[in-house]
Amino acid sequence: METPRQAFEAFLRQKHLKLTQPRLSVLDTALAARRHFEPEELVADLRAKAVSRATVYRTLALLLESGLLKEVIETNGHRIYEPMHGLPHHDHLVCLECGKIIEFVNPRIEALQEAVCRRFDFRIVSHLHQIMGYCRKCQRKNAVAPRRPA
Amino acid sequence: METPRQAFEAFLRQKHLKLTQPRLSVLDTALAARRHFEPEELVADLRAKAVSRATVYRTLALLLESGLLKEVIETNGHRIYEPMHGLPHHDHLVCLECGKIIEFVNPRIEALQEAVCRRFDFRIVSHLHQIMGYCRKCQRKNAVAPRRPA
DNA sequence: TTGATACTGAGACTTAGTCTCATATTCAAG
DNA sequence: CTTGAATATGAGACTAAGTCTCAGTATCAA
Ligand SMILES: [Mn+2]
Ligand SMILES: [Mn+2]
Ligand SMILES: [Zn+2]
Ligand SMILES: [Zn+2]
Repeated sequence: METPRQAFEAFLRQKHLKLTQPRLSVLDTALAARRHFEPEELVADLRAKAVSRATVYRTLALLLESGLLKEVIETNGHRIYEPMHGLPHHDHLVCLECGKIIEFVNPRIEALQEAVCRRFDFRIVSHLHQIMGYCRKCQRKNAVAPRRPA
Repeated sequence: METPRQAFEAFLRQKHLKLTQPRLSVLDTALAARRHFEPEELVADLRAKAVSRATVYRTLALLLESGLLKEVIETNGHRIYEPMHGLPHHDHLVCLECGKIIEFVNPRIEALQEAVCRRFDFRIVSHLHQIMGYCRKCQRKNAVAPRRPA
């Protein structure tokens, strides 16, 4: 099976792009990153390796295009990405209090979604399905009923 | 039945906030706006009425909190809102070419979603379900098969 | 080895949104 | 009505995320 590195090399070659040291640093850091991350975290991590913000974003775009990375959540103007080491597609529950992200897979939802698109003659490319609310732990912490102003 | 204006007045009063002229302008413009709009469009429309950007955003927050408006889409760092004149909940198909937005209602998806949350003991507050792709018209225009680089 | 091509970092720029603060409005009490 | 405490306002400074430009640098196919 193809490693991410090999996949990236193939992608670059096929587009006549060059395999540079900064690009490799971005690849490594992005794949090593914790499962869900924001671009600016990458920028921060890569400053240590002297990779500029511009190059981080430029490479991020390539990693998206090549499918090695996916944009999976948008909250409050923040985009969150995750590596796609051949992971199966999934969607997300996002805790509004602690930011915890729970992944779920639901083929029946996916199927219904496709049916909707068929009905509208819409050619689906991707989707974003995120559910916002409170995780178990955060429900506990705020256990009292929703308070109203005094 | 309560008009949006009445609902807003009640909301403000109940929070000891004042019913000001700028706030009314924002309310009117937001509700008159075309169905899906971005905050900056509102800002532009309201400059004519001498309402400042700051006030537009501040009022937008109030309209969200009071439920008169809802944030319904996030694409590419742009937030899109729509008025909720007691409209039923729905989700969106977004055309990547022309920006067209198609609304759909699917109770079975909603039900499955709730089941997922129950399984994870997650208290759902809201969700974002948007499907990106190409609308019928835009599929026609680019009728040739997905091209690969020469 | 080499030169055309592509890539780089620095930092200027953009865009969306937030914040501060001195002044202006609102509205409940009198 | 008047009045003044509470709240709201606009101007414009500020921030954060991201994009763009450009002069110098690295890559790689020949
Ligand atoms: Mn995930
Ligand atoms: Mn809608
Ligand atoms: Zn939580
Ligand atoms: Zn379209």
